[in-house]
Amino acid sequence: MPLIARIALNRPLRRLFDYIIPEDLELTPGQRVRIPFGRQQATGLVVEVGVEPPPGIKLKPLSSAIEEWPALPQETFKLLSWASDYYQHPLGECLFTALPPALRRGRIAEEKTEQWWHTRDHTATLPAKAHKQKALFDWLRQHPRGAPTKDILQAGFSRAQLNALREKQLIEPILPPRPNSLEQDSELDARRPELSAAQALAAEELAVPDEGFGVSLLYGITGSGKTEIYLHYLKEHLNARDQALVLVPEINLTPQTVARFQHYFGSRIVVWHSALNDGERLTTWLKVRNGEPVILVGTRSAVLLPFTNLRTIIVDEEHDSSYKQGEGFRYSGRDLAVYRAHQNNCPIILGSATPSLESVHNAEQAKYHLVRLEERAGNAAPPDISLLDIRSRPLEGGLSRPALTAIEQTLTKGEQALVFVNRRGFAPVMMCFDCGHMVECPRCDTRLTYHRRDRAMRCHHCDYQMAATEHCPKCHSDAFKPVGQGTERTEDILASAFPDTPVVRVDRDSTQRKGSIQGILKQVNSGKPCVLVGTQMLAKGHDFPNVTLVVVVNADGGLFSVDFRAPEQLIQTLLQVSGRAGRGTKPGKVLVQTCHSDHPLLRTLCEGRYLDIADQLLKEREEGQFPPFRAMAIFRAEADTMEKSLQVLDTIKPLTNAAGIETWGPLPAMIARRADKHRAQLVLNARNRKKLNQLLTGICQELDQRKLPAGTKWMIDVDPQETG
DNA sequence: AGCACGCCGACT
DNA sequence: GTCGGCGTGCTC
Repeated sequence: MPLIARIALNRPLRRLFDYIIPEDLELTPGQRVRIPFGRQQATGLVVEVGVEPPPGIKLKPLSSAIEEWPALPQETFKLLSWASDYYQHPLGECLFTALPPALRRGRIAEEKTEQWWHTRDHTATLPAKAHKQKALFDWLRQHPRGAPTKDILQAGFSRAQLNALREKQLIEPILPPRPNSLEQDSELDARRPELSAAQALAAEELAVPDEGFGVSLLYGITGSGKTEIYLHYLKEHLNARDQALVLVPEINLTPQTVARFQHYFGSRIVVWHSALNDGERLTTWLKVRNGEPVILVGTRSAVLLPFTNLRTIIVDEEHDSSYKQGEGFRYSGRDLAVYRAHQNNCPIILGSATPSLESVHNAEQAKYHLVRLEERAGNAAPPDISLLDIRSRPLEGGLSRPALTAIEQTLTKGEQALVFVNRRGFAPVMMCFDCGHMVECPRCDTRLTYHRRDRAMRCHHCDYQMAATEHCPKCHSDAFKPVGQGTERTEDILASAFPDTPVVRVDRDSTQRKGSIQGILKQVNSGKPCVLVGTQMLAKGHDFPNVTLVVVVNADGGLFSVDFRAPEQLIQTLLQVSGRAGRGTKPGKVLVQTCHSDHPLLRTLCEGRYLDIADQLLKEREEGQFPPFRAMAIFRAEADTMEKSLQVLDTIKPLTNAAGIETWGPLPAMIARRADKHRAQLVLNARNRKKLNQLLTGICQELDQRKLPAGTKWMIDVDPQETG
């Protein structure tokens, strides 16, 4: 009786495939194998060994094991299996997201070792006319441990010179020196961040590795110095052999952040983010898989890396919505991090100045240990926030007279101002004042944003763009004008209002060029008076010591949204952007322009502390029966017509009929058509998470068996971030 | 997801 | 008369 292996493939299939294991092979779960699949060869991952063969199917033997060891170690494998069930995403696709692209495609898990070179004969002399070769030879002589090709080329030498010296046997290729990871660098070891009394007190309260699993919610107001605490914590509690994971939002993973970690931990720091190429991904993945004692600083997907000796996890800005993947395998990096800490019986720190309501709730339920740090580092005072009612006030580029005056006063004092506009481009819409026509995207239910700099009108929801026109495309009137505020327009107004002061715009458009943000930060950090104009990008994590004024152009966007998370997100953004003011020795002031200065949410923003606001919002969530008091999942459908999308969800709806589960919809999505797909959704709201999960599993099974109309697609989003 | 099989329009 | 469009069905 041959042994059978159950194999997962990197395909959107909610099923596994069984294969006969050749006699001389021994397999364990998590191992990569090569299998015949249909009439192609595929890469698979072993899920189970020794299963009952399914009746009535002729099994094929699998071709080979790619490695003898499991690419996914047990713990990572279990994490992903759990996530596959929790998020209702096909196991194969979940497992494969934890492999670097090279290994997904079935390549051998070998690192291409770098070629190093060193001199053979130190005393050799070269012909006098071979200047360049002599220079390289001398250069290499100064590197007694040798140097990699990459560095040699970077130093300005050529491959030809390298080859010439090799021909003459003056230099030779060597293996790269093995980094001794346990090597103690006493200088590094002596570097410890200095903590203020308040920081030290907070640090003392954090759960430590010896106590096993424990979640600490580090509530540290903006500018309180949470990063110092992380660094201090790792210094104190991480042993030389341990691995640690530090999750950060993509936008916070700047060279400065990394340099800060490297200052204290040197080469133990490795990074993981979307800009890595396949080679870098493989190298880092292998380091982690080999159990090297790395401290990995990375974005969302870093939580899926194959750590074998993970002893500490930190999630910075844990409230950040970018921790939730918005498509495909829709996992939450933060939530998986908590699961992983539990699995590893190790501590996890969730840090934020504006923790998510979920985490605040967990702290109130005593599931998390709340650690407060309500004092800014240094002598900085918390910013003073006030509302500026702009009803019936004339605006210039969205800015009211008092706001402009405040900016002017700030600049005169030799300080910097930051203006927050939540939209890039010049204006969110172009409108004809004769016929009322507004330019829409032909593929989406959205308006085109006017980008004056590029003389273009663009859709921010698909890749559509067209040349900007001077006349209305419909009636050819020249009363065709931009309406509303974007960063470009505010930048222009500020530039003409303050002609002697640099105005710097920071948004996705102005920072596209690699490294351009570094230049901007350099200018700001010079401390000279300037005005920063920008989107969300400016709100996150930056430290601008000389910014003393923050102006929020319009806070009203999130006040009346249908999304139940909108109030939470509005408060978080406003507090985060406010936190950029007054981080140095001078106090900061925040002006929030609004047409609803009597709105209770905005009032509490000025008076209350975040935790009080969070409590208030949690009460509203409880009354409205929303998460975290309920478990939520959304079925999303898309098709070439809205009818089909709704029809798909209509067939699903009866299946959701169960005790303790409420269903809303199906309804068209907030942006009903996006890139020519018509989208609809069906919201499930459950008292009991486990019951919801079981119900979803059943529905998926049922749907896999049914034939759905052509051109339709459905998907599940568990713990959705966007309910629009 | 791939990839093949399968029935209807514009070409050597 | 063929090449090829993408509709639907299967992969242990």
